[in-house]
Amino acid sequence: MKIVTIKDIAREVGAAPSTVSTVLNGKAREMRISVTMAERIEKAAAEMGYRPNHVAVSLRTGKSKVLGLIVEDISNVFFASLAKIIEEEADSIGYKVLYCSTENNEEKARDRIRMLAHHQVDGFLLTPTEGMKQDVQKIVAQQKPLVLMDRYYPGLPIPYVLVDNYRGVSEGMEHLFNKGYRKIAFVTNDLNQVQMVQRKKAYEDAMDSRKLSKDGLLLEMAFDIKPEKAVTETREFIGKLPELDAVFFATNYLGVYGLEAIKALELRIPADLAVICFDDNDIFRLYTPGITIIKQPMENIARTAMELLMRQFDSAPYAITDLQVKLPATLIERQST
Amino acid sequence: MKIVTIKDIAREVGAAPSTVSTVLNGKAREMRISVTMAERIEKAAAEMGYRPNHVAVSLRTGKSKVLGLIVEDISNVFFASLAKIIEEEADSIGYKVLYCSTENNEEKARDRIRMLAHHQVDGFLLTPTEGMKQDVQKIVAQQKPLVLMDRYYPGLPIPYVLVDNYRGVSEGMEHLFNKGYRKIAFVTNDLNQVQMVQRKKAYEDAMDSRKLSKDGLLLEMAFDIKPEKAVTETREFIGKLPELDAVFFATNYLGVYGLEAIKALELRIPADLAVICFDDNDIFRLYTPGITIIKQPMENIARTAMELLMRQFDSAPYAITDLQVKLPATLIERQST
DNA sequence: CTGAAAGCGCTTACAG
DNA sequence: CTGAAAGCGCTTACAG
Repeated sequence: MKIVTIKDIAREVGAAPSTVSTVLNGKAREMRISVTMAERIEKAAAEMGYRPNHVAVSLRTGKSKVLGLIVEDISNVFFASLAKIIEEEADSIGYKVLYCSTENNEEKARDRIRMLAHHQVDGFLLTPTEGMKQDVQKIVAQQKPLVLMDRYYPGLPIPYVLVDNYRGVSEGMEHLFNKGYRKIAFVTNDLNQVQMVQRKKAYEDAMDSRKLSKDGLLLEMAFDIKPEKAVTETREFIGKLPELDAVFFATNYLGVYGLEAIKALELRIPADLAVICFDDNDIFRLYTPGITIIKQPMENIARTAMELLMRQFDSAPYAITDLQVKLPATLIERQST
Repeated sequence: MKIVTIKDIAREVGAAPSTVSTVLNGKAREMRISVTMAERIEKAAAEMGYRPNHVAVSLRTGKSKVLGLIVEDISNVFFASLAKIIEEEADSIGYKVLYCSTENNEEKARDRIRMLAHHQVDGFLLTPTEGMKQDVQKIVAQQKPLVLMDRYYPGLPIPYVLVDNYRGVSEGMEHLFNKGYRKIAFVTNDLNQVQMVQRKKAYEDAMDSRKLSKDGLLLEMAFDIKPEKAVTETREFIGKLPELDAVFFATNYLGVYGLEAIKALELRIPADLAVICFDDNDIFRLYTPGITIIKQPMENIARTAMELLMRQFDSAPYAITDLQVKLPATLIERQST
């Protein structure tokens, strides 16, 4: 099975490689190649099983038609569903995507971003970490298209798309207040990521604005806590707060573990205890009908990210602020089945 | 920010591009380049911020150092965790990976496999569908390294790694028998994939060997069933079987939905009802202590797949049967906390 | 010990 | 309307 090249076809039909290239790129009309020649070339290419070597095209044109995706952990549903939609969108415009996970490991993150650059990706989609900041800025300075997702560097002129975390939590708190809840606990992790900081701030501001005490209502767990440990900690935490009206979980993950803890305390906790998580998934749907969810619009994030990337591919000028998007979260109140 | 090439470095230090290449590839000793020259080159490369253009290397060497990963749906935890480990393993030997989802869509699958070929991937890792068979065979015929995961084409000389589904279910059934259960139901989907067929066969053989009736004990649901519908169907199914001892779910997904149905029927069903799923995850851990799980060793599958791929990269000869691996599943009996 | 040359497969001005 | 030539950035025999 010899690999067929453009030269082979040229030899076969008695034309120059350049003519073959022109025809195979659909520029026959444009370049006014004779219809007979064009047809002979098309036919030969099909018969000989010609497959373009994309690497050669990349080297010559400087466009690899490959995007680089860097997330914290591709096996996490949040990022996996991002990856899914990004691949679909990329595919629809002829791009493929290389992915990497960083595990929140700064060194790894820097290495990955560089490897992707070596592979000449045409654009970057990433959930940044603090340690990537330098490299990200360098990429932007080089005019390489790039979009941050889920997180961002406040103040820097870098394109991003994320959910409006502050507003999402604010609306969630308002929702709980409207249901008459006042003693509301907040469970978060100890990661200092912007989005986590903003969620916490929104909770604090909401409580403050109603002049409600937050004393002892905040639980911060290690970001890499084991499920069993998370359940125990949450259980102890809730157990100490007998008058609790609601618990607001700042992440989906904590919510899942938190629910188990709440279940374990079922007898002690008022039936109208409410839980809000910053995500949605089958677990909530199936095991906690009635729960209130602040949902990140994943599809929307992914599609918007691709859109912002494409915008940078265009030569049309744009204002950086047009490339910084905060999407609203969706508040869903699940009904019991 | 001009892109620095090997030529620029050569000009800078007054050497030939070939010398620079040799040094930067760590072959200075081998080619007996003078230490002074080597050092000057290394220094200049670092100072000028030289980054190898991988596309050029690929074209020249014929090795892209990129693998192609095709799964049914990257957003599914099963495949996402495969993807995670594969990326880690690939990274450790200097490879990147391009991924695609097929959605079980044959046309899409064929398109993806071809696109990856155009991108000159050095090897393929994929969860095959029936419609990819032709393309897969062509790739193997071209001596391109390839490994099938999770599924395979029985009888064809193609490398694969998957869990021994028949044996896994057999052991699970044996486990249930040992607990004294006799009336055991089996819930599966209507997809005709090899692995599903084998799981069902193992269930049937187990029941037959004990001369137990399977009448009305088999539930086959549409593979793309909506969660709500799955719960309803499972509930009705179990509701009609009052003497039931256990339910064996053939997939993790069905298990999750099935558990909800079982919960809804809790009062009617004997306390020692057992459930076996062909997977493990946090949901089970948290919501169904005591459940018995037949776990697919994901890590092992992914690592083995990479190993089999590497084996093909080597020039050492191998027997095709060495590249066809069935891994044992792990039987886990979860304890209540 | 080091450099000049060819070539990977393609595309794109350029010349006729 | 079509072909010859240059070149993308690199590596690898080959020659000295």
